[in-house]
Amino acid sequence: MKQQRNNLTIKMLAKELGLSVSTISKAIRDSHEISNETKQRVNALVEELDYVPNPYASSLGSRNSKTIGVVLPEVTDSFFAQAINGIESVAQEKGYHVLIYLTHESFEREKKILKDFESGRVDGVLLSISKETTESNHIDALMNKGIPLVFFDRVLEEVATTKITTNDYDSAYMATTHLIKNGCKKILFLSFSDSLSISQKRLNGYKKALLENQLKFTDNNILSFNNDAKKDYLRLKKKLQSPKRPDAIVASVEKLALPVYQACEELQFRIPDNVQVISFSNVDTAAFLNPPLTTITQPAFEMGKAAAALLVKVLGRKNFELVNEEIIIDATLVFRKSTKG
Amino acid sequence: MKQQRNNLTIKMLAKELGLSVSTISKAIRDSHEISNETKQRVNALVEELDYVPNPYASSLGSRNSKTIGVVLPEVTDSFFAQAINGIESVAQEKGYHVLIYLTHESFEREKKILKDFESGRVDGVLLSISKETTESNHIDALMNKGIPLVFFDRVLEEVATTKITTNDYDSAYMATTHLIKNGCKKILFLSFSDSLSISQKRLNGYKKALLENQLKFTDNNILSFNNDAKKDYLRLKKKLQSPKRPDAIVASVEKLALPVYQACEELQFRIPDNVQVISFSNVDTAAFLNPPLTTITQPAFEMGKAAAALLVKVLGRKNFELVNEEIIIDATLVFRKSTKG
DNA sequence: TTTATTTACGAAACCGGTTTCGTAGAAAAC
DNA sequence: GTTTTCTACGAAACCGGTTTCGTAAATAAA
Repeated sequence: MKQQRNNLTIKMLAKELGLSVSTISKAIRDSHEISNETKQRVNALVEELDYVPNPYASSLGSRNSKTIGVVLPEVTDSFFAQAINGIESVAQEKGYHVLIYLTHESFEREKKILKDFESGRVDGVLLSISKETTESNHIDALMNKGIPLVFFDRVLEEVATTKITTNDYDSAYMATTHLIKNGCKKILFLSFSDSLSISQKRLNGYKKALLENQLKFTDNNILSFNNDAKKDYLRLKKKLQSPKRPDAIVASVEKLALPVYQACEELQFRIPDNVQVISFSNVDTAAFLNPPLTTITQPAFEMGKAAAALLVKVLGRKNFELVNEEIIIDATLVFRKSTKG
Repeated sequence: MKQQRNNLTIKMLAKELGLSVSTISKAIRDSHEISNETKQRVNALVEELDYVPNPYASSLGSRNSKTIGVVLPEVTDSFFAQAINGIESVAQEKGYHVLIYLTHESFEREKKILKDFESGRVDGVLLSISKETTESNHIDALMNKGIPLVFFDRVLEEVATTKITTNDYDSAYMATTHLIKNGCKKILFLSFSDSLSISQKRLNGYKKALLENQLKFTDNNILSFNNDAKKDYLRLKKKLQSPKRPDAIVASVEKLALPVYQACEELQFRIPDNVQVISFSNVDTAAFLNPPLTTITQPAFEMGKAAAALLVKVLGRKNFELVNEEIIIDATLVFRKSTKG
């Protein structure tokens, strides 16, 4: 049953109806050059024979694939999962197909994937860069081939294209301010990357809040989860046990909240009494954690949707260029029991 | 910069090297008909000119696309997200591309997607059916076109192909037995589908445990989350308030655990004192919920990986058929504080 | 030495559509 | 009534590879 040839082709339809191949092709795509009568005849046969055009032949001839490539660091993260959901919703609606690629935070993989895209496999791409990514040659090369690319969430600012982001700076600022108002003076910032703009912005928002409140910022205020997860965890634990231990923690990304809860449990620390905790997070269990986690929740679905909608729009128009701008969709700060107040 | 033509083609490489198009094509694919010397010359030029073959031309000519289609109900579910991860890991390793489609539990969408696959867009497919799916014509039609398909998790038993599943029956049985041993006598089963085999198996495992312990099963023991989420939630709440309210709950799918926690919170019920709770779930926050949730955790990554590996293997061999069998990878029962004992 | 293989490559058909261009006949404009 | 413009369609080139098949030269077998 495998490797069946003789699939129905446009040629066979043509013979069947006594029309030419080009007429069938145009009729199927509802070209204005074809009379309604003929279109109906063609469609009737298509329906009857259950004909599905070969997408690769179409793509080859028309030089577009109705496919978008989605490149992201990982998928087991609520933010990205929800973003995919948003992307898929517009893809499905607009008749696009979505190819998914995971970089697992590897710059090399990201390069390979984008390199492959230069082949014309996708009409456009949606990218959230890996945390190792600091330069844009691979992206520029792709865009120079005429393939539109829009960033979402994790962007590279120097690339001249549209970027869909959240108000990272402001939301981190607000979150930190909230902690300070709650009386916190030694707030630890958990970073997951030193280079990612998203990370820097969140850090800067955090710093601004400190500054505005006469709290000083030193290297001691920041803990980077860059390397081995276990080692990072131990460093966190040590930090929590040190004399100058923090009275609050801002986790700059979803996956850093869990180690905090874990460490507090092991150390018998109570949240929020001993440490208040706030995290960027899209997990839907946040409200039922022990204690419920105060989160900065990004509009993941909307961001994915916006990015995809924009890309599809560009792909639709003939000469519609992606402007170099940042579209910011605000995150929501949800106060729960892991912080006081 | 858009719509650039004049991409590097194999023809140009041929001219450059004074070789024929077919020689280049073969050299690139490392054909045995080409001498090492020539291969090196070709590869050198490919490298130098940064040539990437057009995948659609290749697919058209070779009738295979190195692409697998992954069809699943949703992505914002830890199980599916992890499964994608597993799938992607083998795809990346074996040089396959993965097209993702979400059915959102709609049979119609599932049919449309599989119908599209009949075009030859994908070499093979990985499917986890929607909860509305009860018949297999669309799947049979696809497989009759010679496109291999393997199920994972949510399968349709009557389709003769390989199915990767977990030990749904046994794990539900064990979980329920655990509750009974803890003294529970009125255990409520939260179902999310009446038709899905996965759901039925879990239900049957649950029933078996009841039977073995002289507990009777009536319609009252089961609550279906089939319709409107809010209405279902209210029914759950009502159930918890009724005179014969349950002393334990088995949630047959990840997303049903949250409503339970929510309801208990609103009703001021304490878990596990008033109700013990156990749920099929892959969420990584389970250990930090309030209280920590006892889970039946499926090997999602491994299942995705196994399904993809099998599919890719079939696609590699010339005449390797998918046998009609069920490959079961056991779930893990993780006891936490939401159940006693 | 002659014949049979093997090796390495090219020509051309092919994959299944799309696109360009040409044109007969009908309709519209002059 | 003649010229111009549409309308509706077909022929053929094309998209960029792959595959089949044929063959000259090199090598092995007889």
